[in-house]
Formats: sequence, structure tokens, C-alpha cells
Amino acid sequence: MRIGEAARSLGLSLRTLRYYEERGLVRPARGEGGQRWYAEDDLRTVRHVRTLLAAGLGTAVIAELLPCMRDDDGHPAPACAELAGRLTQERDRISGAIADLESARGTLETIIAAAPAAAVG
Amino acid sequence: MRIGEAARSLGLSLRTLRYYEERGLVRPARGEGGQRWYAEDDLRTVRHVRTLLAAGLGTAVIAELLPCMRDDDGHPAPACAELAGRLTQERDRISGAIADLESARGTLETIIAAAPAAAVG
DNA sequence: GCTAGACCTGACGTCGACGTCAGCTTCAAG
DNA sequence: CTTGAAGCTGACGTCGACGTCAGGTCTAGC
Repeated sequence: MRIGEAARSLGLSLRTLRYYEERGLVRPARGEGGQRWYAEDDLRTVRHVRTLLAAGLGTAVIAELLPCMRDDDGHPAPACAELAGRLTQERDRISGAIADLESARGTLETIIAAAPAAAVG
Repeated sequence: MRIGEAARSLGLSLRTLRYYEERGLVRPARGEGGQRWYAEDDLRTVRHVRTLLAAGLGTAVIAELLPCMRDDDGHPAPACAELAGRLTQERDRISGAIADLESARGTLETIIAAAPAAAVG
């Protein structure tokens, strides 16, 4: 599929998809006139990218990790070993972020619970 | 205490503290010569700010929430009611963010577990 | 009262993930 | 073969939370 359909299918903008390619995260094929051609595999890659971006990873780091996520049968598969260090490091960072978020959520809930019942919604 | 000591005590930069004041998050007193004077209460406020920033809230939103967090005895107390809507909204956003992070962490752990045991650290 | 260090107020720079605009090319339909 | 939609490549703009530099002021010790 071309970039327009890919973007709609993923719920992203054209700019975003081009940006991901610019950062080396996706490498869609090119047609005669130079137009990008996205295969299903590329869409899966983009979804992985989105997941990792949402985790707070930067595009540079993701670019390193992606080769370790080559799909065999639909889910991430191994590949890299030397990146294990960085991976666990990122995982720990994410765990910390989760803890921070839970702490903040607790704070908010304290306020919510304490606030006189009013316009809740 | 003056801004330097406050910054050291909080582990933040001078710029950060001035920035928080600029955004209306803290209002330290001023001395004769116009120098900022941070009371313990101000430090607590800054810590709240940090917690909420870590939760992904912006300084503008935090500026609205802070009045609802006036400490009575050390922990957040109620105050605002009409903000309940925004509060629950932010809480839900945070819950979503946590879910995203957990998903991403799961992805990373899958890769880590699948990777041949190597330099793990 | 002199000096060094701590502060003050602008104001411009940064970084990351895009948005947006400009000008040109390619594709699909009639 | 024309035309409008869809793509393409730069390249500058944005937003948020600060970093950093410049140039003047305040404070504390001697």
C-alpha cells in the first residue's frame, strides 16, 4: 500500500511515517516514480515503534533495538545479545517511570477523594 | 533559605526554580535586595510539582492543581471541587500511560528473555 | 569599602517528535 | 492529454522544560 493508506490504517500522519523513515526506523520499498510502498511487515514495524515511543524511548535507541525485534511469527523474536545491557537498562528506566506515574496517580486520587463530591466526569 | 541552598536541597538547578516561579508554581518571598527566600512550605510545593511533572502534567495544569494541594499536616488536602473533572481526566490519562509503559516493558522483557544469555548488566 | 561569590533579570539556544508550507512530480480517471 | 488527488523533497515553525550566556546587583568577610 502507498503512504496515504498506511497512514490511515495506522492512524498516523504522512509526516510521521516519513519522519520514521528519515530516522531509519522503517524502510518501505519504492515504486517506479519514487513513491513509498508499505508492506504489512512495515506496518508491524511502525506499531513496534509506537509502542517503544510511548515507553519514552527515543528514535535513535529504537533504531538500535528494532533489528532485535524482527518478527518470525507475529511476535518479537531475539537476535541481538550485546544489547541485553541496554535493554535491561531501558526496562529499569521504564519501571521507574511506572513507579513515578503510580505515585502521581495516588496523589491525584487523594485529592479527588478528598474533594467534595461535585462535577465528576 | 536562599535559592542556592534550596536548589541543592532539592537537587535542582537555579534555573529550574526560577522557571517554576516564572510559571506561577512557587512564590518564594523576597528579601530586601530582591533575593528569593524559600520557606519549607515552598520546598514541599516544589516536590509536588516534580511529582506531577513526572506524571506528564504540564506546568499550566499543575498551576491550576496546586491550590488544591495546600498542605495542612504534610500531605495533600482538598480544596477545589470544580476541578474534579480535570483531575479524573488526568488520572485516566496517567492510567493509560502506565498501561502503555507496562506493554512496552513486556515487549522489552520478551526480547531480553529470548536473547542468548550474554553481557547482562 | 573592597572583593568574591551568590543573585538578579532578560533573552536566546536546545532537543525531540512531529506540523506546516512551498514548489514540483507522479498516478489514476475521464 | 488534461486534471485533480496523492506523493516527494527540503526546510522552517512549534511546544515544553529547562540550559546557558551576558551584564548588572547584593551580600558577607576582611
